[in-house]
Amino acid sequence: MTKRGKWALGTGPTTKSQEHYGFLVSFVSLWLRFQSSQFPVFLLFYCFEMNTMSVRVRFAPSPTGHLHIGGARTALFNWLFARQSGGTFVLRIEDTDQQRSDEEMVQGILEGLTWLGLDWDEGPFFQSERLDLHRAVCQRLLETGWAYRDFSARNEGPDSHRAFRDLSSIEMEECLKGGDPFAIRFKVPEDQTIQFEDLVFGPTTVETNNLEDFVILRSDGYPTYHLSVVADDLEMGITHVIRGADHLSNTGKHVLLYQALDEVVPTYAHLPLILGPDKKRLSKRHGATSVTEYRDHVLLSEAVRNYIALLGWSSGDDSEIFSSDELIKKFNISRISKANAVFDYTKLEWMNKRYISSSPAETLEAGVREQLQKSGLWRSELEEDARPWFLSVIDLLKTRVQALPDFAVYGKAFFTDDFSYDEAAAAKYLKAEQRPILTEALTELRDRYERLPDFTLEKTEEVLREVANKYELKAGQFIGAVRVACTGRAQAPGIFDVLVTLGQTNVLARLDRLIQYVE
RNA sequence: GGCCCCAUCGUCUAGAGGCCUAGGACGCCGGCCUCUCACGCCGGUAACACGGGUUCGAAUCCCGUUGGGGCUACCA
Repeated sequence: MTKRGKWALGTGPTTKSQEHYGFLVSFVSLWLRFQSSQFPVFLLFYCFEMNTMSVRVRFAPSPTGHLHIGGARTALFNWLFARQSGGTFVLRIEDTDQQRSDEEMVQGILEGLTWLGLDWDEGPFFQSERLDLHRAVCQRLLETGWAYRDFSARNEGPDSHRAFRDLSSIEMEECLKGGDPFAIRFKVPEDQTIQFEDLVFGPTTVETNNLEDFVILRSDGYPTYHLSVVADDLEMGITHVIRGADHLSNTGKHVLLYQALDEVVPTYAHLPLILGPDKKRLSKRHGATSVTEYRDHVLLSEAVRNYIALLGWSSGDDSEIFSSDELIKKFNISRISKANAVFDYTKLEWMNKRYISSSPAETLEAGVREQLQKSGLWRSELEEDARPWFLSVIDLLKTRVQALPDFAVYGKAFFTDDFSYDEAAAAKYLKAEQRPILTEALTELRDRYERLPDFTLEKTEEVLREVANKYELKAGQFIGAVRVACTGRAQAPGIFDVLVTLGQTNVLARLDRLIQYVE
């Protein structure tokens, strides 16, 4: 039994068996705790409430594409809801569309979720392995008269199935003998108003007259989404269905199915859709939108998770940066927006940058290593003897880096001597008319640095400023030249940090190299 | 086409009839800090889609228009 249960949370019904079992367990455990002394009566109600609430949610992606931002957000919200209520998060792969499903995609989805830190408690279950259940549910519907066989060919016109809606059993037998393939349709009742409460969109009604008799089992024997989703959610005891708002219009059908099966309808919460900058539904043509891409390229999973949490949800107190635990604490379905949200990569980048600059070097280490390996800059000693040094370099670079690959670009000179001088930087700090005096100054600096017994922040700065003064060079200008010598670039961390981090020997060598270059 | 949903700065959003001269964040622009670049800090830019009601009073409630989105598949 979970201890995180939140009795105040909600309104969702559960199946009767769960309710009673859970109630019993926590009642008994509390009873033992209090040793039957004075068992407070209100706790009895507490137990009952708590278990009525035993939340079970699921994320049910179809493996017809990568885990994209929208799916990830849906998964996140489900996960958050489960974690904060001490409920269960189930993962179910909806792969009943044989043609469009792909095993590689399944792997991608699993990896994406794992990367984001969204661990599931049960599953992954595959819908394709649950066909017996779906067919059994369909059979129940057929037997109770809620469904019928449609023998019409697909191309016979939009209403051809209606001819089979009220076939007598004798007529039906005839058709069956004919051996024609048939689909099974749900018999939508006429003139009814379906009602359900959506945690985001509020009370919702659907007129059955606006609904077709939808197919629940295709002629190839495979269930459609409507059937399988209801059958599975039912069988898995799902209490809260949290999914994209693209399903809102179809929810009437699902409610109808639950009612026809004489089962309790779960609580729904439909999430506003995530759109591209053109306000169209987010898709591949909007660029990088797959979670795997983010992982492989550049972004920190914490940043991605934090950013997508803000798509359609806000804390209400102006805060935007949350750790995983804070999110779990603060997340609240009632604060989910109804309006669709445009995905803004710029803000994601900002958040990523923020996360990078505020993460401890140890957290960044693996990602940076990967980037260095990609760029051929990795040396194994960086995870052995030189590891403390490696971490200090990360700390130096992390506030000025936009994304992970930048460590290998801005930071190149920390990991190899083989770098060239940036043209613009050279043009700015190694002007031709200054070169003679620069050569002298650099040479003196080099010699004095060589004689420095302790190569520290303070000493290197003191010496550099003295030399700059002596040759009547502006400190900034001189520093610029030294920076080019040491990093090849005009932008780098503070020069004395760079010097000390590089170490005396390296600095001397690099000064020599520049002196030769300007001569 | 039919049905449904949504509508606050360019973007994400706060706002549940007077607290709104509409708040925060990203972006953008300026400034400070400073050896560069970042970080940080300070300041600025910019919105209640439109039109009618209801009300003493509306971003908030109602209606219409417009715009956007979704569904309408033997896709999910």
